[in-house]
Amino acid sequence: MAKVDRRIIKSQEAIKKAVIELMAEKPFDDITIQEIADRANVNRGTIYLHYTDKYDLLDQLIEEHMDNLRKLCREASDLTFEEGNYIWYEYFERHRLFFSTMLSSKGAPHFRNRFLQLVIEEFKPEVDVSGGKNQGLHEEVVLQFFASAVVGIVEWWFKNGMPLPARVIAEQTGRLLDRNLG
Amino acid sequence: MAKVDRRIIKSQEAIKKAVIELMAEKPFDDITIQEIADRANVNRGTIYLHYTDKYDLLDQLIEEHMDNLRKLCREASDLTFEEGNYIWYEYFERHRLFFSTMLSSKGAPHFRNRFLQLVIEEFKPEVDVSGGKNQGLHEEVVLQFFASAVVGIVEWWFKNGMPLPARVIAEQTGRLLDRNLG
DNA sequence: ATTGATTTGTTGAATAATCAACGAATTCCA
DNA sequence: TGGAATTCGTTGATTATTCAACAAATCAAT
Repeated sequence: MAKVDRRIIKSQEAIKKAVIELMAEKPFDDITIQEIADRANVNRGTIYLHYTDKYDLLDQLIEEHMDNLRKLCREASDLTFEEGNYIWYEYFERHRLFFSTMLSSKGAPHFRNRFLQLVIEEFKPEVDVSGGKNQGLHEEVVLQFFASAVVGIVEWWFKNGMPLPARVIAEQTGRLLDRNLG
Repeated sequence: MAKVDRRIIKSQEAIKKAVIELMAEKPFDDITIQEIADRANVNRGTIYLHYTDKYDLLDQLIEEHMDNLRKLCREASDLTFEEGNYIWYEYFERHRLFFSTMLSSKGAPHFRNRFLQLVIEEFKPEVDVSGGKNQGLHEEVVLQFFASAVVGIVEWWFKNGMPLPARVIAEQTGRLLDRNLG
């Protein structure tokens, strides 16, 4: 892809960082564009050069993380669930402020659904109901079942202040998934 | 003073932060402009828009801190040495990376002298050899004596990892100065 | 409901930063 | 010492950001 001007990267990074920080402090609807601009140390107009409004900003922020998680899946497609899980959890840890904010009670309500949808998509190629231990089950049931489980664990992990190391949580959910889908 | 464009502030702040960080890692002479630009996340050319070379950058950085310390003195001109000292030490603490780097053995060799000169200037209005306990002493002797003492304490404080809280060190040097110059 | 204050989204002109490229100076090291 | 590689300092063209100002929309409180 064409190299992006350094100023664009810097502005967008600052704006995204600002909105995440602010969402950790107050409900999204209470945040003004001016506040985001102040926190990001950019002119208010600059935000409109990149996003149509704050909802677009949040959407793009979410989609970017979904994209990154998807890419990690692609790179880890030949790993076990346990190993692949660990790569995801490393990513979660690196962006803990984003994910814990998004999954917190006052976070972005639709984020959880968007996240669930992604997990379902990524699990789909791994699920086989034509044979093996899941023979005879509806694919959608299996997908919804285990994707919900994974999202629920991530939610629990963040809401409880990440009580287990990424390594451990990845290993345990990995074992559960390998046992059921592997 | 006229309001400065936000882009200028941001670039200069990033560049100054970068050079301080790098000076904490390696000798000043080993630092290249490209390294500073990379660390500051600005184009190399941007540095030349603000500084003629890295020595000019270092000079401006030093002079800015000297200016700030001078301003703090003006604002605290009616305080005791002890109170005024505390204000300086708060400033030192806030910019600990700069001062500890500058005063470290491999720091900027001329910074110590520049700093000493500032302290002498700021002490000059406080010294009275026409009467009181310092009657008969040469003004320059008194100035050099106590300014050196103050600089020496600051140097000691940083080289030993700031072993005392700012409040304490300010109180103790304040008592010593009040006793001799007050 | 009406007013007053704040926030929004947009505009155009001015300015700063970026980028790629250059020759010159400096450093490296064989 | 010679030659290669790096760094320097500058250039001109392009692009992004800033700034001040604006009307419209939204909000808050009476």
